[in-house]
Amino acid sequence: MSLRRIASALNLSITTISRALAGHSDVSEETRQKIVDEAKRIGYVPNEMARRLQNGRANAIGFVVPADPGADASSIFLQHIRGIWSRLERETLDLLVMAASSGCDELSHYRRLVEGRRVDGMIVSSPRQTDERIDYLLQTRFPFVVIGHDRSRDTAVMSVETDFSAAMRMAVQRLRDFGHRAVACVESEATDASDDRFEAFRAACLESGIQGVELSVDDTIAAGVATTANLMQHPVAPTALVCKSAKLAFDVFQSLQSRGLAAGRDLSIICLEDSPLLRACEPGITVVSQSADKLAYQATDTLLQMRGGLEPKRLFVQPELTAGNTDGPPGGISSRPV
Amino acid sequence: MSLRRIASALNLSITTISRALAGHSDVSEETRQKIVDEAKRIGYVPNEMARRLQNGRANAIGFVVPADPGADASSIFLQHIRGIWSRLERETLDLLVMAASSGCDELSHYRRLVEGRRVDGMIVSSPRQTDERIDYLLQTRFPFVVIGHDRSRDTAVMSVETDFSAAMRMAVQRLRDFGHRAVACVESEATDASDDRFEAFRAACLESGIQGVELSVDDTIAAGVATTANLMQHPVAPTALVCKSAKLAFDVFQSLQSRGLAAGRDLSIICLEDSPLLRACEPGITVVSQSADKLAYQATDTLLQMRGGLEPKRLFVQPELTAGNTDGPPGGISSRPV
DNA sequence: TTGAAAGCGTTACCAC
DNA sequence: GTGGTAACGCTTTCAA
Repeated sequence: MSLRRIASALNLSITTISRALAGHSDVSEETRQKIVDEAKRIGYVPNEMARRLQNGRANAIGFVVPADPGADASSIFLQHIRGIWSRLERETLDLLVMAASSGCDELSHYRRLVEGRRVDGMIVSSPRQTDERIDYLLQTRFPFVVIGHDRSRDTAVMSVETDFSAAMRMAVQRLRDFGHRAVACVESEATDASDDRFEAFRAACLESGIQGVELSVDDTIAAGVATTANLMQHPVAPTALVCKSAKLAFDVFQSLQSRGLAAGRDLSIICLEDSPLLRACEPGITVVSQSADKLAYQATDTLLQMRGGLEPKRLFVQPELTAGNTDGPPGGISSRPV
Repeated sequence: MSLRRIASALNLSITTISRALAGHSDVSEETRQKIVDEAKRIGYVPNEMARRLQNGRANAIGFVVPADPGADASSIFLQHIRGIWSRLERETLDLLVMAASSGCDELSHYRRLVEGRRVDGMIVSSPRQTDERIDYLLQTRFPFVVIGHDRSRDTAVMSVETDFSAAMRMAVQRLRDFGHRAVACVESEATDASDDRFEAFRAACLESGIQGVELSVDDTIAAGVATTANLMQHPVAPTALVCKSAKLAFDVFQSLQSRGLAAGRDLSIICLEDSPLLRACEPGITVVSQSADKLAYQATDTLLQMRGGLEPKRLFVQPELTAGNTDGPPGGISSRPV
């Protein structure tokens, strides 16, 4: 209804209007100008649906946020959305978002997007050990990029992830430079049951000449309290703590406060995962990580490049330091009264 | 390419296939069954773009999340997205999400969605006093629903909001029932510069026979510290605090902890805004509010009803109590050592 | 440099 | 009950 309108107003063919507006070279400068003017005058905006039907692309990519409530204290997915969008907006592509609980219906949501050709590609966040979503996408040969890493399929999937070993090295070195000699690293048992969970930590300690203490806590109950208690009675008496997850760092931070201890003074804390949760804290928690939105931006950029055929590979993004006030020269948590 | 495929496989017309699959009554049961079977066999999924072009609807609604970083410690927008989606999924409608900073380009993003007919309606969150987005949508007569309230246009826009007065009453009554006699209410100066900011609080206090203390703090600097200090030296010595925003409640909570005081024991805290931030706290903060996802669900439902022509009005949702551990019998913050 | 026509996959309006 | 035909608004191929 709209190209036609310009066409009849100017006594030109629809074809010419289309080509002029698309910037093709085979339109005389004079008519092109007339067309552009008229289009602007009537406020022409092309009908996306017609365009999409015609060239068989959805001009959109999909993103699924987990719907499990409570799982999002870190609100990392909102940052993902921002990151994806910031790459998408220059291309005039749309971002379709769905929410799905990891249960039964999640896969059917993926099918709907993929098979209904509603999106041209997908961004998948927080992969799980055995991930039916990824299996499905691989099997249908649909373009997608994973944010974060999926151990089980090293080569087959395209992924964008923070260089975790580098982050660990940066954190441990920073603590060493502050004067710490013994550093603990904590992670929740549930998150990641692999064998080499502390591998990067060990390597970093070795490199920095630091004595490393490995802690594993159950995520379901008060993880922060458990960690703090563990540290206070630990024979090695670590003066600093590296947390793998934001929630864990936050919990420990709170647990310290409720004991009248202060992060940064009594115990240095560095977190390897970014989250608005940590920035809301007072004092701010030191983070060594790549921000979630940059990661998502990178993933989206990679997805767009995949149109030109790109071999799947793991893409490592270097972490950055966001200095807070929770790390500094060693204090000593176990020397304090409880 | 696909209806056609079924048609030629069964030696029927495309029309019949379409009607059979759409569930029209004018297809014989026998052929309908054959068609459905064949469709299932080849895994037929209709092409959404063709469908949308045909019936002139986008089958999608739009939502814009603010891109201003840091503004989202509460991650309320993710909950909005979940709420919107939970209403949308049964209808097989899509959710388009954009991120925009409240600056220059925000409006152009709205234009793109509306004028490119990419969405049939919009959900607008956190309206501002003078909101060009709302002006634009009103002026183009585009269907939209606002989550939260916009004072300046009481009648013209459809909005879904928590019944704030009711929430305030619930909070104050609850504190009175715990035995509190003097309660403070705090809000940040920036959020809402209207005259009747404490109106609901005053009414609730009057109703419950409580002495009310009104506090206003500057949001830009350590609001929690300021609030706590203010309370400790206040002549009335309130034993409980009602916070209008989640960030404020969180800040006060932290400020108490860092002084060795405990929310719930030394000072009762009730927050009137829900947020994952509050649930991450240990102990959990008591909230009287409607959850963000329910509000968004309601807004979406209303938006869908607007297709049937619905007069714009303010829709009030009743708040619910999420009991935490930050409120109880009066303790007394000012009687404690600093 | 321009235009006519076909086609993208679907639905709706008729006629049979 | 069923099938042809047009239409949704655009892009592309091929002729002129």
